[in-house]
Amino acid sequence: MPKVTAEHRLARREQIVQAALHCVAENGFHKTTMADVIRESGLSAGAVYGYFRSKDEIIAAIADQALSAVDELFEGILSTEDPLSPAEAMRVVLDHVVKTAERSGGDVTRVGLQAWAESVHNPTIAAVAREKYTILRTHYTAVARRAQLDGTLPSDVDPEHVAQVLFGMLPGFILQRLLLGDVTPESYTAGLNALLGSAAPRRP
Amino acid sequence: MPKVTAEHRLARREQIVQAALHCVAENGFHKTTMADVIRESGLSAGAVYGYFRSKDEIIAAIADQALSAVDELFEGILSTEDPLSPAEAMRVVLDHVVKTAERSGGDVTRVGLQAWAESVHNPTIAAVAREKYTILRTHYTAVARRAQLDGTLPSDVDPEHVAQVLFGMLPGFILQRLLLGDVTPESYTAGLNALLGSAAPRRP
Amino acid sequence: MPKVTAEHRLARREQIVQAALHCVAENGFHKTTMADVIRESGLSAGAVYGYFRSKDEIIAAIADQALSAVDELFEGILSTEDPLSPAEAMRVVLDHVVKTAERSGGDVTRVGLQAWAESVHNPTIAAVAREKYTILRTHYTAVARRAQLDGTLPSDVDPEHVAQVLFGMLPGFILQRLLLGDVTPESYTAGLNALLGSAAPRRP
Amino acid sequence: MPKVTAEHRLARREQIVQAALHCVAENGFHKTTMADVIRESGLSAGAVYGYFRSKDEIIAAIADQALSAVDELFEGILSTEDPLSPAEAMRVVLDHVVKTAERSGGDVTRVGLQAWAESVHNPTIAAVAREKYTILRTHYTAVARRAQLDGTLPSDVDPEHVAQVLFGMLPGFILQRLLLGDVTPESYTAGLNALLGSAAPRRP
DNA sequence: AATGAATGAGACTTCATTCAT
DNA sequence: TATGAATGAAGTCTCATTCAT
Repeated sequence: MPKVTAEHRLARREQIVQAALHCVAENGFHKTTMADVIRESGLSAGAVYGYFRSKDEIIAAIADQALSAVDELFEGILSTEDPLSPAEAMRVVLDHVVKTAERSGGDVTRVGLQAWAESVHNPTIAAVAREKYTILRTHYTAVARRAQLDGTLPSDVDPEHVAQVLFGMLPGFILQRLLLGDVTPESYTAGLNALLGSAAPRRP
Repeated sequence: MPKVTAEHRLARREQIVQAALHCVAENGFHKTTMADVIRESGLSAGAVYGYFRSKDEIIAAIADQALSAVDELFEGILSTEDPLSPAEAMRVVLDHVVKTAERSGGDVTRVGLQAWAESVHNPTIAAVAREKYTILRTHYTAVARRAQLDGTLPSDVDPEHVAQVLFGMLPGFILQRLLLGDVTPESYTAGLNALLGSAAPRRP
Repeated sequence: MPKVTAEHRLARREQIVQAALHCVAENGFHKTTMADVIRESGLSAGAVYGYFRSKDEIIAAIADQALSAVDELFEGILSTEDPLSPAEAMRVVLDHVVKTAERSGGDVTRVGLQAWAESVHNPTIAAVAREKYTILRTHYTAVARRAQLDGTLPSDVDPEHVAQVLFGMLPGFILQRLLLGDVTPESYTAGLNALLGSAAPRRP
Repeated sequence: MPKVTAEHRLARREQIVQAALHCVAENGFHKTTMADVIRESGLSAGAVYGYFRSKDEIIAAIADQALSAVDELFEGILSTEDPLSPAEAMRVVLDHVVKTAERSGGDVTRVGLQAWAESVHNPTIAAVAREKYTILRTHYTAVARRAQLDGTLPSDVDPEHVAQVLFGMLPGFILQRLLLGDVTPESYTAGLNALLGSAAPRRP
């Protein structure tokens, strides 16, 4: 019975998180009421509170999920033998972002956006965001380091700074996609490639 | 009392907007109560509602202000004779962002972040955001076009796509600054310059 | 100056009462705000409060006016040499009610209706209503007495009781006119006449 | 818990309506606050709003109840074999009105009076009032028709017009009872009988 | 464990009235 | 006297959370 119960508990939690994710993607953290989540999850109020102590705990759970969504991918990318160039990495990530966003059950990038806003005054979410994004940016640092080894990136620059810029392109992509709706992985990669190839020839 | 009133009304509205901005920068749109804004503004409830019809109207006003903050600058930049390069534009803008953010009375970038999140489910703010950011991005399109004329950017790329990427670096900067706190205009510009100078020599 | 001022004061009070009457006929006592009255009167808040101490005082003034509207007429009717029969009195009064109600500036019967409702829990208006309606009903007592002298009404009945019924037809007429809109002085008088002529011949 | 719930819900609604009726009979619709109803009902704010969506909905419910109070009776009267004469009908109805008004829990005639006033500017209540009073007046039309068949009422008169007058006596009775306090079913019936028997013998 | 009715603090907003100019 | 901006008490309603069944 313990194992069944443990699985059961996880399944229920997941059910609630999915319901909440759906609601929050639609209406944000604050316009989403517990009544919404309860209705959407198909459970009762008491049941939901049996799995999460509070609304904040549910919010933290979905924020975690939304903020982790991109990171999963990098485990795969980095584990490949062939190191990716900045442009390749960007392309792969953006494709993944779009694919993930379009999954049924609610656009996680919308939820991520809520999490960014929330992290400004919610220490719990801020901590999660810092943790996830530090890890994520570290992947870009690795990308930068490899490019320096390749010689495609000057070696006298701090790879952390390059990572800041590369990682920093993601929020811009996500925001423009949600707000203006006219960016695509293709358009963005094209723009990036133009910039990467924009400089005068490297000094020998 | 006509003359007094016109100025007075504007001053009062500004007073309320400043109070609200301060509160929202601190606590976000939803944790900011009208009671907070009323207290912070030093006015009475009735007075505040004499200038704004609802909390939503106040939120729209500060969202507008926060979303416009960067754009003001560009009027100045673009009016100069000397067109700026992408890197120069980025440097100037980031300096401005930081300076604006550090102004007393509340970090507008925090408010901007709230506005991004809100625009997902608030049509009024979404409209403002779209308007402001379309204009802002257009400035970057101009920067890209000039770089193409200079020959520092390939001429066979859509300058809109370049603008997507350049403009798209701002949210990333703002988000990292608020969340991780370790990006500066210097570090970001260094990373960007490294990327700009990273490609193989242009094909002749 | 005193006389001019006195006239002026009265004119202003009348201006305010008319404005209030108009608003109340439209929206009732409670949905009518002082702001409505102030706007409709064309005066300023301060000015209005210079002529009436409170909203209740204005309400009392228009209630008085509305409750007196029918009574004015009776002075005329009763002062005639020729006493009216119940049916004649009813016809004259109903015509007057309709004519008064249709005067521009707000249907006084609507205001009267508000006054009835208000008098249930507003002692001031209750007192006014009692006073006005006692006088009004007394006129019907006179009508009944004359009919008894005529022999058109049994002499062994208390004329007060007849007056209750005759006077009591007015609220019913007013209410049906406002609510159902299908009663007219003609239809009502026809129905009344049928009832008056309905009985078997008087026992000798 | 289905069965319990269905009954329970109705009982709770009734509990709230009774509380509201009591308050409104005392203070009218507008001086009655939700806090009053909540206190009087013995429930919490949330509970009350679980059964009614708004104060207006509660008002509509008690207006409905008050406006229906007289009508219930007629079902009984009309279903009797023996058709009632106008005078008999009036006597029965007035007795019922007084008995209903004196029931503990708030005088419904006071609430009816509020409903009349409210219907002038509240379409929902106006619709209910029109519906209920149209039905109620139709009963009087039936009374008039029977009297015409009896020969106690001229057959050349529109029974609708007679119904207008007969039905129209009720508001007058109710209003005088509340306002002046000196009418009784006895006095009113006496006055009515005097009028009914007042005419000269019918022309042959 | 599950249910969902009940709780009640607190949010937003209105509006009669005042008072400095 | 006149103005109308300002006041702030009070009203309606929501919603995260609990607990008897």
